[in-house]
Amino acid sequence: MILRREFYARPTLDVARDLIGKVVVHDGAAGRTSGVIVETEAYIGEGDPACHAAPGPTPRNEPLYGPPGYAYVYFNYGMHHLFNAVTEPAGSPAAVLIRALAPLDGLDVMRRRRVRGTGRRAGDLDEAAVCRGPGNLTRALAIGASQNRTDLTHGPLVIEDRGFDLGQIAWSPRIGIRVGTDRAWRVYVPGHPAVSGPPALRR
DNA sequence: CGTTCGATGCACT
DNA sequence: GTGCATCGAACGT
Repeated sequence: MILRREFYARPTLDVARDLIGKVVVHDGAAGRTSGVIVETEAYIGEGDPACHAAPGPTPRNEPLYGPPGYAYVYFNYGMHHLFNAVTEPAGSPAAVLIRALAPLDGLDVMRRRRVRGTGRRAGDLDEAAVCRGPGNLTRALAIGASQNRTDLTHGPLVIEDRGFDLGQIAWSPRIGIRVGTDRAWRVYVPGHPAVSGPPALRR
């Protein structure tokens, strides 16, 4: 069942928590690729120094100010696309960053995309590492700039509820930011092999 | 296990 | 020109 817009039109911390166990599905020319969400982070409002809305509205962050249930995809570090789901009613700039997935459909396709351009071989890549990390999962699912601003409530890129229950969750400070580290707005499945970050933050 | 560092493009000051 | 919501290789412990 595809998540409805009402799912996203809620407090961002609730959405970040409830997205754990949901499934990101991307149907493309190479077929279906998908994975179960095991790690997310919340970015909330102009008062959150780590949120892209912190400087106020700009051309890049405009999707954050729009209606919930849309994708916010941006390019970072000159080589990675990062995938967010916009949350809260229009006018409240906030989103949930998808940080890691447990692979479901299209594992071979995702493996090949992950090693393309590198000297590594697809067979050397552990299944749990295929969608571990926000830059890795967008490469595996072929999520890029053309998915920015797309509607997540109908294909080809959607998030579904398939009834998975991953058990206990844990909260920690967000990873990879230099400001706003005081907020424990990262959610993850403790001990899951597909969760990213240093070992201490995976338990 | 940990830290450091280069790759690489663009939004923003 | 500066600074990234990153990744993986290389190296030290």
